Amino acid sequence: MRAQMTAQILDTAREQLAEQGAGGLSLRAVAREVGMASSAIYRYFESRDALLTALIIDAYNSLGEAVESAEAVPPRDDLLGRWRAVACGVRSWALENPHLYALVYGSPVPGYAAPVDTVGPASRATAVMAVVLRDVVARDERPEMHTWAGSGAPALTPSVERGVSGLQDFLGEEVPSELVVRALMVWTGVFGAVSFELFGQLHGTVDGERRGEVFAAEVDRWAAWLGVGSPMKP
Amino acid sequence: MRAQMTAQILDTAREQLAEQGAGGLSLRAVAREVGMASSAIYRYFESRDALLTALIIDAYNSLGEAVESAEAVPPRDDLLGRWRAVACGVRSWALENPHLYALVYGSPVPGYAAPVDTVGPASRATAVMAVVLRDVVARDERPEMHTWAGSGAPALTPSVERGVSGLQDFLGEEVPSELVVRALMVWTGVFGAVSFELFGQLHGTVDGERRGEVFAAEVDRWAAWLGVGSPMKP
DNA sequence: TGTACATCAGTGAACGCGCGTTCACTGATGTAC
DNA sequence: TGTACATCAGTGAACGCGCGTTCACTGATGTAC
Repeated sequence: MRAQMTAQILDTAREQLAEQGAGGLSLRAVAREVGMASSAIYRYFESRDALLTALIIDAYNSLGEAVESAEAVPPRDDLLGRWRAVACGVRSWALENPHLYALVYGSPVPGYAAPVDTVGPASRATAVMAVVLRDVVARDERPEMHTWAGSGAPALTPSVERGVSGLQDFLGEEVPSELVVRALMVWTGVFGAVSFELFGQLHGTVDGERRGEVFAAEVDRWAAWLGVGSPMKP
Repeated sequence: MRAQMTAQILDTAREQLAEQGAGGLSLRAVAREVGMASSAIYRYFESRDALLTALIIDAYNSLGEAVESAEAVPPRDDLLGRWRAVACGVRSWALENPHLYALVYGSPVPGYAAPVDTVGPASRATAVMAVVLRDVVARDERPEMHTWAGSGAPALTPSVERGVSGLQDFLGEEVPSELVVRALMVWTGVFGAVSFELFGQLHGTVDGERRGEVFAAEVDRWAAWLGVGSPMKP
């Protein structure tokens, strides 16, 4: 079966990735591991870059799936629970698949430009976050409490609002722009925290044994700041 | 002069890095560019890894210097200005030196373990942030307003407090632990935002032309959340 | 049922390439007497 | 002032290696008649 062979090649390539990083991914090594001639790989993938693209799409889908299924567990009206599931889902997946995480969220592979096929899968995890956020806005019983203007920071200028219009469209127009910016900050914060942990930047700063707990405390603070589970503090 | 030759090798290696990424850094290519035999590099660096280490230390120092001098510009009592200088200093340096940024904050180079010499320079930028934060705490005229307990999130458990004790020591014991955690979140948030921008994760989300403004809006929100420039909102 | 042909997964040799590192060496410079 | 020697930056050939990709090929399988 053709699909099965393709899957085996991808699996082997993933193992390779774990050992060598994205730059060190080698068709010949994969072929060796699979037990074929190196030229046979070309029956399944047009080139090394095509294999890399398949791995990237795979990684995004794997993360997306993990986050989707984690978010599906808590009851629909437990918004805080759902948010925690999303954020911790990202981190757990990253810890389980550090090489895949590095592949898609680490430094870009030099000389490789991601083709268009990757953008769909790339936004899968973000889409889950978006759904939770829309529910936060929709189920907010006291919207009059939320002017979303008083962050203690100057209000957003029209230019900044236009700057995040891509994300605004993605989240839905019912989400106030102040919340759009906060969502952006929180989302980049989650990945920043995971990257720091995975890429060794927390050494000497956060105890290795307690990183899960510290991350959970961060997640709760992001939640409060977004008004997830309780009205947002202006 | 020996030092001058060493500097020229490092400069060339930096250019190489920009074109090929950390994995593609090649002693032979550097030697070719410098106009020497490849073996001559070994008069200056013990091995490829030693050259990489020198580049990493260099990168950290360059970032540290940039942030230090940016932070030195505003008057000492303009805490908001100083914080903005720090955060925007990180971003500006990263945009000017994307390859160096990727080298130190991107995916770890496979098979390379950073030696101890890198940890000092690595914390230079963080130290500037720490000084600003200490001043925020020290110059707070109404400390009674800041219980730092009410984040809208559950209070920190002793275990989490112990988890961040490394950072607590770095910041100073006068900084309340709630603020320590927030500082961690903001600091990882800054690097998360810069990484997303530099590594192409903002595509379709934040308009390329307005990323500076959007980042500045984020910086002001982090400031408010840390209580920089105005008392923290509980 | 049997024959002719097309398909296509997989082979293995070859191409031309670049890599890190070692080693015996050259030749200029500076120092000691 | 002149000679002998040590130092050391830099050379160039060589080692053994792995890489992506191409190409003519083999041989099994399935299909058409």
